[in-house]
Amino acid sequence: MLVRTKASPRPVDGHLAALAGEQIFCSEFKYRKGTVVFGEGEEAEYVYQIISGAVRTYKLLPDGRRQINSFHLPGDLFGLENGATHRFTAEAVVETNVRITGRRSLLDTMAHRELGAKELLSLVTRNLKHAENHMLLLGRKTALERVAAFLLEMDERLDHPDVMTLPMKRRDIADYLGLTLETVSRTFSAFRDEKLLQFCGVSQRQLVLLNRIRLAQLDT
Amino acid sequence: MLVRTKASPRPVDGHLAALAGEQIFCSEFKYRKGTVVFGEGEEAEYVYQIISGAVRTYKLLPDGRRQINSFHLPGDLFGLENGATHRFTAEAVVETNVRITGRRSLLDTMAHRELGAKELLSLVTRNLKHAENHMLLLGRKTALERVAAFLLEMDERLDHPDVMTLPMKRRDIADYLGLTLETVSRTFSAFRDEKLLQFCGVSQRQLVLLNRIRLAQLDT
DNA sequence: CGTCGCGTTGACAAGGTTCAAATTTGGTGG
DNA sequence: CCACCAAATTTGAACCTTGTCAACGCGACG
Repeated sequence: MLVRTKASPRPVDGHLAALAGEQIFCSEFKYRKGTVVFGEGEEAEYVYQIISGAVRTYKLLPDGRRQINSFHLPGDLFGLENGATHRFTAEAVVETNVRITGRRSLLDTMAHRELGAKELLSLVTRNLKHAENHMLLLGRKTALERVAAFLLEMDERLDHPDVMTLPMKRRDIADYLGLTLETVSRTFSAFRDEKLLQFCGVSQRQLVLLNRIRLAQLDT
Repeated sequence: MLVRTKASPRPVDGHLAALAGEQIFCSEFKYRKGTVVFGEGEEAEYVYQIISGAVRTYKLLPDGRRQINSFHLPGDLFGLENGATHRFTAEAVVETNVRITGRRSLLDTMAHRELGAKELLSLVTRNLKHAENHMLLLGRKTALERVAAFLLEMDERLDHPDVMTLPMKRRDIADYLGLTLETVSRTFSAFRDEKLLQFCGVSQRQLVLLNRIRLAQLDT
């Protein structure tokens, strides 16, 4: 499960520059829907924080199979690497605004502040925690459980909105959950038929969770 | 894919105490086969480095389904948490000797040395990298590809021995790869029939890789 | 010698994928 | 604003990989 980021009191959730005591230069940038922020293997020069929109980070197999590691929503940081290159690709799911700062300037600034080092570590650890939970999902959960978990994760990260607007399409969800888009669609339909959720408006990307408790039970 | 640790020149691979400049007190401890090093949810007081043996770290679902995040072999560090508690359970796969140091003493010492912070970060990042690769395996690879990847991972981490001795049983491998033990066993047999490997001695835990190249192709 | 843990193998079931087609949605240009 | 087309989503049916259940083999050990 991912950690909520909106309106969180923890320091690491704040403005990127705040991490290093407002000493870093941050520029802003806009990515159009579907464009690549950085590619796997590219040099890791910058660190990113999402202002608005959504980003998917993923790995590809040679034959095109794709595994999405995570979706990044407003407030989330991503792209920080320890080595020189990115280990995965990042793409904008929808039009996305990000704050950018040089990796070097961030790390250098960190090195002079004990507090910063701790926060930086906690940042990476958060990604690790998500990865561990996701391995459990991918390795051991059924399609039903995966989709229920996904809905609850998004619900939490979007702060339990009345109407949840998913930025990503079925294919993205499938590649995140280790399923096919057909299975995801069918499971959504099954949940709708069981009155666990309902679609809102004309788009299938807007939905209302009608029974979070039951969904949580389904997740196991 | 995990990073080899034996005889590596990188500073982070060395003795645990070296990380903080030999200033920490390290004690040693032995765990018998199958015993718990620490449990999920327990307070994270210590950091561990394996001297000999092997440790599995895993998460459980309420109904008993298990996902092994990783196997730790000699030289590997594990158990470092950012929060106060462990996010998973660690158990000795075989009789295992570990070096132990207090988490606090490690982190405190780190805080005074810029170098240490960087190495610590790289340590966590290494786990993250493994997790990312494992998500790709769990989410998108076939049973054949998973087992091939497992064999190659173990081969590399054990430094390409002529005869590979697996410390873990089939059930552990299955829970690591998101398969059942029967599927693992069948795939091993299939590889043996195709002369990609052969079993050694009476135990099925000792084997020889006969065609690493072909295995790498199977992994995709 | 019997039991127990571990591994292998077979037969069958099932969850999920694949392939195909229908339906809906969103964007674009007239 | 509406028509039209491409993309996204849903739905159906057949198929297949993997899981499930069960039997068996083998060595270790009391």
